Amino acid sequence: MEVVETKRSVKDEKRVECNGAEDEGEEAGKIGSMKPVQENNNSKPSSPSQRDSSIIKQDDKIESAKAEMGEVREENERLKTTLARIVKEYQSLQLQFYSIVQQEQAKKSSETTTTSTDQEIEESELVSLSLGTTTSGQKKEEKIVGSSSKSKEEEQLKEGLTLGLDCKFEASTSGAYETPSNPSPENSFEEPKEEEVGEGWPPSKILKTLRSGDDEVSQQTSVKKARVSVRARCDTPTMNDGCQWRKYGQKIAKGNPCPRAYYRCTVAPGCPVRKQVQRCADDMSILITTYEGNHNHPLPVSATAMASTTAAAASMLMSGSSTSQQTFGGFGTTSANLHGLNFSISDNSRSRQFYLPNPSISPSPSYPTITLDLTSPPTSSSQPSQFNRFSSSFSSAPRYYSSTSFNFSSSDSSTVPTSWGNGYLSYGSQAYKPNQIGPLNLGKQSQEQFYQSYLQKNNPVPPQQALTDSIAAATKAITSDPSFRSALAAAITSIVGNGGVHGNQGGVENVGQNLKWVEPIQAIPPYSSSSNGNCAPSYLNRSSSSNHQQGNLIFLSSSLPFSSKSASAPSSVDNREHIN
DNA sequence: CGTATTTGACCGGCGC
DNA sequence: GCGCCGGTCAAATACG
Repeated sequence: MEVVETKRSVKDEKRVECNGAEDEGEEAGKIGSMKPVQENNNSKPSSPSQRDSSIIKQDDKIESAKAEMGEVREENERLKTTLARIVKEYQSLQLQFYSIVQQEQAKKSSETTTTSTDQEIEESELVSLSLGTTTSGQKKEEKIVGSSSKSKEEEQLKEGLTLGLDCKFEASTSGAYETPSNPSPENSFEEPKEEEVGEGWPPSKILKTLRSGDDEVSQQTSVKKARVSVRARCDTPTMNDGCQWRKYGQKIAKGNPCPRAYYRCTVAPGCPVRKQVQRCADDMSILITTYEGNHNHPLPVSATAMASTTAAAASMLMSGSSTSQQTFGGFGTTSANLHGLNFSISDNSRSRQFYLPNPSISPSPSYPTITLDLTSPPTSSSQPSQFNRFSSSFSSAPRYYSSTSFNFSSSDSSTVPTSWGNGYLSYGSQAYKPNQIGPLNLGKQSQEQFYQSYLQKNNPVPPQQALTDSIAAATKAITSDPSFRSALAAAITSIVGNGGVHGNQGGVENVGQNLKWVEPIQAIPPYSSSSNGNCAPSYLNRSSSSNHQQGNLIFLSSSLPFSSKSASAPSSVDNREHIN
């Protein structure tokens, strides 16, 4: 019943979009409608009496279409240019980061009494530690060196290097979902955070629990799994995120007339991942999907994007909130705008206060939660094309729920959207929040070696303030972390697709379907969601391969054969054939 | 008949 | 201690 309504509404929206509505996200419709125009022009015979007028009209249409295409191309070129600039900035910042890290490391090695073994471990984990990541297999080792890490943290604190450098995230949270070494799914997600809290910057709630100064036991009991809440406009009962879910419960939450559905991942028998799906009470078109846990199994390609995004967001959450504790006096909140994808990180004790407009979906206060707002800003753009919408979503001020959002830089949070949005990733800008991205890093040894060797040759950059470190850390994370790339790609793609979500359901699907990814195609069979009437944000299906893609953001510059056709519930994954 | 969904019961955490 | 509430379980039901 709901599905039927949903489909109808989708079609209605799509029809409106294709008719040239000014809403964002109609680019797909426009582009999709361009071809027919041209084709019609070529093949459609006209009666002699109407030929002239019709030809003129068609010429006009063609001209307008060409003009739009030109605009699109220009936009595309701009995107390319900006992307290139971003990459350059990444690299330069990476170098800075490694310079600083190396100096820090040298300082630590001279000041601490760690054993050579520990030093080796930390050396190998340097980047991971710095960026708040670690592999599951490394966690135990980190525990071993925990004492030294704490002492280092203290030093960093004194030095003001509050980077959340010791936040730890296992690789699986960054998209490497194969965690054979850690069969315990619960632990796979909880442990790193517990460690992180214990060794890193505890959230404010943890601080409360530390009254008597304490130990990891109390911390572990007080910290629960992070959650990632995804807000997206979706008329369907659930979002098709590529995973298989089985509904195991439904509740009417207080304060929201819409029932909250509980799903469990059924891709693997023991997968601990669960999600809650609930419609926003304020805006029924917004579907709030809250993910909890970490997949302990390989994910289908179609699911890696969302998983990576949520894992990245969770990583951001943990590092951001924890870092903020130290840096900004306990603001356990972080928000960032990833090109219009709003990341709102909330400390568990504050989550209800600012970032979730609907408290009924708000998770337990014990759960730190990050919200990925995939709903486009309501009045973000008046530009007609989806390309413009795409870019405008970068520059438009996103909707922030956090009024006291933590900002890693010295700038006020209010500046974040602008700085962050302008030119996509303004890493040099003060508003960049690298610490949120840092944890996404998986730590590529090869890259580390490269940078370390590079730094051995070039070590000119002195340690700077936390911001610099953070930027560098984030840069490293971004460039070295495939999952982040995937997540970023997913996020960006989501923006493209979100236009469709916002105003064009068919568009979102097709937008993503037609994006050409320059990444290897995984031979993972598609998973069809068990949920009916899934909203299928294309980015979820498209931004796959979190583990081994390089530069999959190339899609930005790829041809964008948006098509408004084929709106008939396309499979979320069967479009991988279009890749390349 | 097997699987997925529904839905009331149950449990634990939390606030009063 | 009690009640509220969120989350989960599991029997009943629906569906293919």
